[in-house]
Amino acid sequence: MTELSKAYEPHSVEEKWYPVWNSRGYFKPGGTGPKYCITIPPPNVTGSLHIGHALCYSIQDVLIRWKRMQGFDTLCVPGTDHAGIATQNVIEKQLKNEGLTRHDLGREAFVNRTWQWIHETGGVILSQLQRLGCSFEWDRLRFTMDEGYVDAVMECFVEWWEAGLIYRGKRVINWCPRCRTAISDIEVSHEDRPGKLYHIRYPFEDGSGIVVVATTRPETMLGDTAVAANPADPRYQKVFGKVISLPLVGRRIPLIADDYAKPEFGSGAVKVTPAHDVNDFEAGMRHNLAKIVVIDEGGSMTADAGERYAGLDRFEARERVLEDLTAQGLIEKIEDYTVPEATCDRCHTVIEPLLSEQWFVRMKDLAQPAIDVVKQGRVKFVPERYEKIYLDWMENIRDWTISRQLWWGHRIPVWTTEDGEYIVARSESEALKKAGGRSIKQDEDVLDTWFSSGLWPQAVLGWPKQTPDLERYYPTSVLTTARDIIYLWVSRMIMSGLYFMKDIPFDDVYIYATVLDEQGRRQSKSLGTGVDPIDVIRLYGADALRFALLVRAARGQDIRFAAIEKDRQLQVEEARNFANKIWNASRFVLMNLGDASGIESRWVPSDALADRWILAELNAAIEQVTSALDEYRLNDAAQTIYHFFWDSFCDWYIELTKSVVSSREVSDEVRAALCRIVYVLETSLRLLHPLMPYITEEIWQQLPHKGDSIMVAPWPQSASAFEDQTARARMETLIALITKVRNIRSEMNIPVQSRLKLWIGTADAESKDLLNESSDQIKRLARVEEITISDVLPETHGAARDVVAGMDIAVPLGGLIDFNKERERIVKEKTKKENEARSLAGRLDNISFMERAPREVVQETRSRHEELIAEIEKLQNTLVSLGAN
RNA sequence: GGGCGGUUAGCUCAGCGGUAGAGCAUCGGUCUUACAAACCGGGGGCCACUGGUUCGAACCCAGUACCGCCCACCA
Repeated sequence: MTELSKAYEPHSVEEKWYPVWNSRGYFKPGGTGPKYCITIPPPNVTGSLHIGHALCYSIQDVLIRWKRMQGFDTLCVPGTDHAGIATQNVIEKQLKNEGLTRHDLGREAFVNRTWQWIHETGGVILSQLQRLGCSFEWDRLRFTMDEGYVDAVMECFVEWWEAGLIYRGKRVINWCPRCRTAISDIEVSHEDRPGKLYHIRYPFEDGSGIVVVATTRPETMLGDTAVAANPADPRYQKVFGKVISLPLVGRRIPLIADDYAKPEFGSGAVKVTPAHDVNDFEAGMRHNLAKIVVIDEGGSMTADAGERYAGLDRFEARERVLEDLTAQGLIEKIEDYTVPEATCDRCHTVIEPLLSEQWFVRMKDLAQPAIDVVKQGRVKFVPERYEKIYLDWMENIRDWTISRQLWWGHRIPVWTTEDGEYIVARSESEALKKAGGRSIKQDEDVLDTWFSSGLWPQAVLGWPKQTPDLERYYPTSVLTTARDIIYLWVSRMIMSGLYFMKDIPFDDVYIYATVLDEQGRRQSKSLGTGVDPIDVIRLYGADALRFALLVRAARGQDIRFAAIEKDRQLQVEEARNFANKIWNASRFVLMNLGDASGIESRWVPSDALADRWILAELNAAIEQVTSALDEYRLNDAAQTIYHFFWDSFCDWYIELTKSVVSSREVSDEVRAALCRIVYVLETSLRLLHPLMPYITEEIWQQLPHKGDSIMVAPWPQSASAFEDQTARARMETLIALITKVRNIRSEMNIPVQSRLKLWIGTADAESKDLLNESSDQIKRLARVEEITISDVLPETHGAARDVVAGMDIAVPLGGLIDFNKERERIVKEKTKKENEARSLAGRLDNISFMERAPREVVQETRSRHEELIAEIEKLQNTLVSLGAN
């Protein structure tokens, strides 16, 4: 007798198996089949696992485990991202607590300290992934700033520079005054906030009148170098070219004509601040206007803003400007207005558009091939709708600001010579060589994090070196990622992959579900709405967490995963209960195996209905789970196996075979039954393993089988030979019959302990055959002591009667019968059938239906209707005889 | 301003042209020797709204409302 605890205890199991799997090298490539490779989206090295990660990496582990079992040569490369701004923020925060800034340390010490911190605590998220059960190849672990990765980044920069794809430019970019760095367009969030629209009077220098301009940002007027109106605007025809005296500043600025001013907005005149607005910058270029920077990199007013404002924070300056304008009577009016506001994705500080010199990547030529491969279907998005989102963005792509004014990251490999020439090189020594004796100085800035992560698939496989891994595993098979980084990351990998590898980086892009909180908002740590997956694992186990998430992971449909204690438990409890069910069903099988020899996991042929049926059900489950995984319908896979295991296997098959399987004496028949039940259980475990790796391994190890680990056991195969429509139909009848008897017992308040007699009337040979074959099972599952079968049900007195699957049934109750209750039950039953019959009759009376509906549908409707009519008649007769009593 | 999702039982969600489904919750009954984290049975839904297509619509089409995302330089 194998001793197993009554309930599944996940923790000891999880702790036991993960190290075993790892040390036996199961995570390494090795299958003899075709390759299947995933390079996981690298989480931030500073990060810890949140619920979205848990889903993302569970999905990838399911795929890799499944393909591994299918015999593919699988490789899943893990890694982390240096996450420039995020990591620098973490270290700066630490410094702040010590009363220091990074400038107190200096660049080198700051970078060293960051490295040290990463070495000490950077692996947190990796160990959390291991706890989740992820079967990743840890010996190939990569970091976006490790030695080889630096080579990849440098190679990319140099090659793109040499191809003319990288350039230096001065233009208005998005500047975050808190992070004190430039950021790219897609790192900016747009949000509409309630604000004001200020209408300001700008007087002409000659005193001949005023022009009213409207702005949401009055402080920028200090940097105005023109006012523009539409050339077609009749109101301004006579005043174009006149000079305005800029209030508060006194600068003489022209009134220019430019299409950019829309006549229908406000007065039709717009102030032009070329250094602090993208559109104004372009207008400034067209009209050759001065660009006066009045807000600095920290968000404070510069000296050029004038003595009265210099040094003020931009929002304080706004107040003072308004006060001063009001004092001078220059405010025409102030309206409530919805202001579109841009904020930094990282810290939510309001972005300052700022004239600044930065490095850019020219995107058009890189984008075209990346558009083509998606249009041609070589890279497929799942769900498909994301293809359009990707293409729309790619077709309107703008140049990419890649320089960041940070210290943590890949330093830009550009050196400037004393005479001002740019030298771009893969290393300092190469740069010195190229400089030919001139002194050189490296650019202070670092590259956007996404510049390096955009090289991920090829770089982790060894590029720029031509390694065997790169040769073997590029392109990878699938990228599983969140939809909010399609632009930031996915697009860049496709572009760089095509550029450097001349091939796509992955076949499929699976955009997985966003995990929302109970109010439908995205779960995020900063909002405090996150569920900590490690807490969930502690409470319920890794398998339960995985299953709870995966069973909800319809293709890209958002998942509402409540964060509040009570509801959260409900959602994971469902999965935990399932794990427990698996545990106990296995316990039942193992207890009955005992010491019996000659038992193996093997299908011993059998004619018995239950056996034929479960084999057919199992076969269907294999087919459905496999095709669901193939199409990234992980929820369908989870659901299918859940129902097969719980409903078909536990509730019916185990119950139907229990008497044989748990028989004391081990005959050949019992041995064969044990082999079959072990086979079904063991095959189910293999189907379940990718979803719930730990519990399936623990049980698998205790079953008779061949092999070392379920991880490397073969994936179950379906076979048409196991399909059995007859068995499925017969079983359906049997289930309906047993359920009906149980229903009568329950509705008539008959105690479970009391054994019933059951009379069945049917003239149908097929039904009789089924009843004879299954009588023992009916007796046990319906708790009946005696079954009497006849062609016609005799006149019964004091019996509960019903009809099911064409059979009349009666449960004699003797003096126990409550006639009112029985009448009630029959009427309820009859009404249900009458309603259905009425709707079918309506259809059959409809000439159009009869003429136009397909023949099979008409036939089906007719026979179902006839069946119902017969049943209703029988119920009616029962009622009449009841009435007589 | 464009675009994309969603709206089905109290809750979380499947179903996407031929009799409304699951899990949880709820109600009734069970400590029936694998499992009370379980077993057995029941109740509960004008499938957001309005039109249209169809013999037939939760499902297809058009529009409306609400919720949520994404994109966009209108001061």
